[in-house]
Amino acid sequence: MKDKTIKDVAKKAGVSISTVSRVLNGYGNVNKETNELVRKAVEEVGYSPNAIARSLRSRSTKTIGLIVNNILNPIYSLMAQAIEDTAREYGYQLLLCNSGANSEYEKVYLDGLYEKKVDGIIIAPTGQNKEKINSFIKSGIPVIQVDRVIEGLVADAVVTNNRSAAYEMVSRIIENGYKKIALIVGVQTITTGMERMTGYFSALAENNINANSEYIKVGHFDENTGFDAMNELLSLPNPPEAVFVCNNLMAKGAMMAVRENNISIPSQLSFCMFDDPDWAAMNVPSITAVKQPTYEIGTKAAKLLINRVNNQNKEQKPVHEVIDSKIIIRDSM
Amino acid sequence: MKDKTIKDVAKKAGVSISTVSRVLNGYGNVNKETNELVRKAVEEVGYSPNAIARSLRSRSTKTIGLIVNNILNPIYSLMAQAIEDTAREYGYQLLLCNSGANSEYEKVYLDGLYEKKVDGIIIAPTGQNKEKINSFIKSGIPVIQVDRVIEGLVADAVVTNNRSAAYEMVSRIIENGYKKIALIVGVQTITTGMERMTGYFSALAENNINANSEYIKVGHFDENTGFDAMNELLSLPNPPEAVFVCNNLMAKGAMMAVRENNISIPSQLSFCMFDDPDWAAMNVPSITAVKQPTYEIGTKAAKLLINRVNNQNKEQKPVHEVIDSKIIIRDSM
DNA sequence: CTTTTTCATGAAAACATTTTCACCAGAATT
DNA sequence: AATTCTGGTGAAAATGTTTTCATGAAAAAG
Repeated sequence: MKDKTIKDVAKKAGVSISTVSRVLNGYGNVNKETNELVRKAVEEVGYSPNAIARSLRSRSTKTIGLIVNNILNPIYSLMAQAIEDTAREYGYQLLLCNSGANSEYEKVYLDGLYEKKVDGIIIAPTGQNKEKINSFIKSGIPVIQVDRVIEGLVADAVVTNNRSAAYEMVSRIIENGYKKIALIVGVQTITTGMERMTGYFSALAENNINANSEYIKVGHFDENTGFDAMNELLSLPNPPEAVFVCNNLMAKGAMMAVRENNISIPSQLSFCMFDDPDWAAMNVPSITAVKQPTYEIGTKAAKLLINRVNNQNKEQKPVHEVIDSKIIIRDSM
Repeated sequence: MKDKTIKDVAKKAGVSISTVSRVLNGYGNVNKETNELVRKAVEEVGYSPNAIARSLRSRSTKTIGLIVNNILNPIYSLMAQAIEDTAREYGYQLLLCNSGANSEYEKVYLDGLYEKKVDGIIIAPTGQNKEKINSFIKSGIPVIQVDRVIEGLVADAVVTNNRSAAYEMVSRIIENGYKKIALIVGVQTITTGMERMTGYFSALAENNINANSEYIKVGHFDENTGFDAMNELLSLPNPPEAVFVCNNLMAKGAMMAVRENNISIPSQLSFCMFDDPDWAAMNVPSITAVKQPTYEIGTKAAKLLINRVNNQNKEQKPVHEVIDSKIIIRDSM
């Protein structure tokens, strides 16, 4: 069952392989009748091109690598869908990598993608491998960072307005009359964690509210952190009246803790969150949330990448695109 | 910035490229000192192998294709994660394709994967491309079907016990004293839809309950169908007392409809579902659900595939693995 | 009528590997 | 002492394309 090659087609059509290649790629000049002949031969012989061979010679794989933390996080699965949709539109395929926010895995994946000669990479970077990523870019493989921005990484970025969205959200909480506002947020080494926290502080400062360090919980952007942090907050002698949880995984854990403590929302605690997963709208009460333009971020990132791939405009300075989140007011505030 | 090749390494080490290749692949016999020399040269020259060239010659890409309906459906994202995890473990990478349950897209993806010379394919098949898939298998590309089984597709399969799980679930509903039990289910052309419905009927029959065709809603496995179906059920002159919704997307839509109609669960309506997404446990009341062993299905499928790839045991008849779902009793029943 | 373009094609190089084959030296076996 | 084997190596073939270069014929331009 050996695959038919361009050679078999050439023999069948009685022409050279160069001519077949020309027909297949719409290259150069080729006689109308010869064209017909070749196309018929392709059909008869049941030819399917070998993308590997093509890639080797043409130095283009029509493949892009995507490295995300966790495909289970709806933020990333939606982003993956967006990227896949646009990739397909432009004839690219997607190599999916789940780094688990682990920089060692990330490194392995990066090397793998490099060896596979992907045309470009979209990554939610951990920040630990920036020299490697920079060297990729220098060597001609464009890279787009999504979700967050790493200092010193000379790659395009597509992110949301973390700081101002958080600022806006916390301002709304304050408008509603709350002063004792807690924050549950992720690591401060990545921009999402840092900027969302900065937004929180700005809003407090703007309204002359002193930040209470007991109300600020910093950990990982995951369910456990959210659960533990909320439990700690609720067991404070002077617990907060409102809480802003800075991503959907943390919020899920936090909500569990709220439930276990039989705290009623919003009467006993006002609850807001970053991200807008399915359950936020379905929860009783429905939860006020900062909805990221995740699909748009993915689309934008993919288009940016493909542009870089095609134009080889390596000279151009990296651009940082910011797409605004939207605050969805619901019943939890 | 041209990539370094095996040739550069050979020159640096003062040996032939065959020797370098041997060292890199742990092939054949090579002198201890030469080995050292080559390794040092690899390091010094900053060599990174070109997987494309390697694949062309060795006829193995260490890549597997995954075609799912919708990466947003937590069933598929979890499965993707499982597959990716095991793939990585065995040194394979994952080419992700979102068919959108559209057989035309599926076809395009299949052709794409074939051209890219993936070592194998895992697919939640639409059923419209079975000749093509069969021809892949015949030509030596192993294929594993997940989630569902297509009649006449000679590929291994990994699925859950749809029929008996549904049977069990509906039996429980009946045990709780309900007789007027509705079913919201997807298309009957794929096994998930068919088997879950069959389970429902068996349970009714077993308990001498006549099936009421008004209570049976068949549509697509999506949110809209769930929403519409539930609205129709609730507006019946003689509405059901219980409903079994056959996947998570439909259930989400159905739950929306329940909410809009101000129906109280479980006092006015007993609500059970297939699949166990985040929101099922968080819902108030929490929802009784059939939890599929999704991660295990993915792992199993990946291992099965990799086995096929390595052993080239094309002779072996396809196996159908069934992994049992678990019913999680919660408050909605 | 010559010279230059343009069209149409084929031969062969190039892409970066793996793998087969051949070779030789030295060790082991007869 | 002749032979077989074995460890170590390099040359070259092979993988299936794209692309460059060369060539000849026909058409256009002078």
